Amino acid sequence: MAKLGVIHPDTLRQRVEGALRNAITTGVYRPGERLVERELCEELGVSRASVREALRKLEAEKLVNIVPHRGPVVATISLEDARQLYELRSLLEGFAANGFVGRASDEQIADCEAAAADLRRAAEGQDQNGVLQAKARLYDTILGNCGNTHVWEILRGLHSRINLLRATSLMDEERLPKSLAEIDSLIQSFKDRDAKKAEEISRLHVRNASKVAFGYLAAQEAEAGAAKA
Amino acid sequence: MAKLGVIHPDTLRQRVEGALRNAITTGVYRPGERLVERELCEELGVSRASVREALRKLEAEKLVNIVPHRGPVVATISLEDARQLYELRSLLEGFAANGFVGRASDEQIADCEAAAADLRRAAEGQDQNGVLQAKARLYDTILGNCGNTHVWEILRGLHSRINLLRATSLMDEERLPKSLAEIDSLIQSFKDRDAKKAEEISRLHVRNASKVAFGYLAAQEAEAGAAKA
DNA sequence: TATAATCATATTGCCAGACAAAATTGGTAG
DNA sequence: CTACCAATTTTGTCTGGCAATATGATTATA
Repeated sequence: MAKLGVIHPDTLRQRVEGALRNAITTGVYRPGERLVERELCEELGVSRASVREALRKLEAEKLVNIVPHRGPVVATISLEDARQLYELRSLLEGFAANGFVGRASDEQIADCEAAAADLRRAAEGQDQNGVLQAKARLYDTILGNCGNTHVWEILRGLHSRINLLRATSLMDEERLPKSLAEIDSLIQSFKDRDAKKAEEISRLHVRNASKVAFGYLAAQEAEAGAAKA
Repeated sequence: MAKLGVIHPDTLRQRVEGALRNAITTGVYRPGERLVERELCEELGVSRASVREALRKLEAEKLVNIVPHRGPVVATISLEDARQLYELRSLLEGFAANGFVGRASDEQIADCEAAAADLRRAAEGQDQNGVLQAKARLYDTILGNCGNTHVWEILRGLHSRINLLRATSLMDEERLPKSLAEIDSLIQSFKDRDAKKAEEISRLHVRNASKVAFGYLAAQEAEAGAAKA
């Protein structure tokens, strides 16, 4: 099963799009920040046309808001938005897990188990990068075999928007032990071929993550409030 | 509750985007059809830049596929895609109905009831347009008050893609009686404040619609096969 | 002083035209 | 009928420009 991911985006606008998306999701451009077309052009060494086309894509993904005659701004996420996004994510990840259990091969489940093991190892070894990689592998395996391609794409969008909150990376570390336990029981439900349980655990997993995230967000806001006062 | 919908999209590209989206969803441009930039420019009387920006948006919505160096093509939907889209729609509409029951005011529920009554009246009077309008009102009321704005948007996208199948309009008429009954019981579940049941009915409703749609699609395909032979 | 009107500047929205690179088409030779 | 090649079409990208709008500063006014 050779999985050829996205190779070279061969058009310039695709690379621009990728560069901007990357800059936004990694926090180079911060939520609320204004993106001036000219500056982006210089920064990237491309024409306005290319930048503008790329921006339309990001607008559609809701990573940037474009107000007519005022230009693009990196999207901001309100607490209510965050709540809703996590809610949806929970629903869809549960759905995906359920679908996965219903049609995964034993090998695919073994794959998940291996990824989970890698994850634990990386976590114990403080290998931040390894953690991310293992997580991605697990995630890909589940979503790629849940029987519904479109869920994947929607979830990708949800993730990138949730990431705008920037509460997740900090969060991850603290939550890791609990997170690992949850993943173990998820894998167990896979092995038991218990779809309903897999769904439940997935949903719970997301909900727990969201709780921690909201904790950070609240703290963040309190801080901001204190700074102002 | 003044609901100011989208007024006049005040930028040209937004109007172009709307015009193209409209042309695609109403079947002026058919799935698989190639869209040549020049022709679109002439047709719409705008520059290539505007057309291209609009196309990026539609690409993101997956109403058109853009293959590098080959240009935009109206998206086609495979049977498998259709299955998955309906599956998702079922999940999300169920979720929305559940959310609605959980937080709707009595008035909003009464609104639904009124819309359903209008729907029945229009159906009995063969008022095709009235049917669509009442349906839209019902739909808007539920989704607009389900507690999750993002579901709305995702469903909008799913609908427009499913509409590419063009099996729905034909379908609607035949299925109307059954559909009406389903909607009645949905409303009843609202009045009973039975969220779980509302969710179930919604999901079932979509699943039933999908079955009929697939019937048409199969027939369509058989026809195409016969024509080829 | 606070507010309102006015003007200068920055930025977006949109266009025309141009050209290289890639794809499509049509024809020709094998 | 296939394979290759030339002619044409179409996309990808850039440059430069101009009008309309928003932003910010300045001045006038209450």
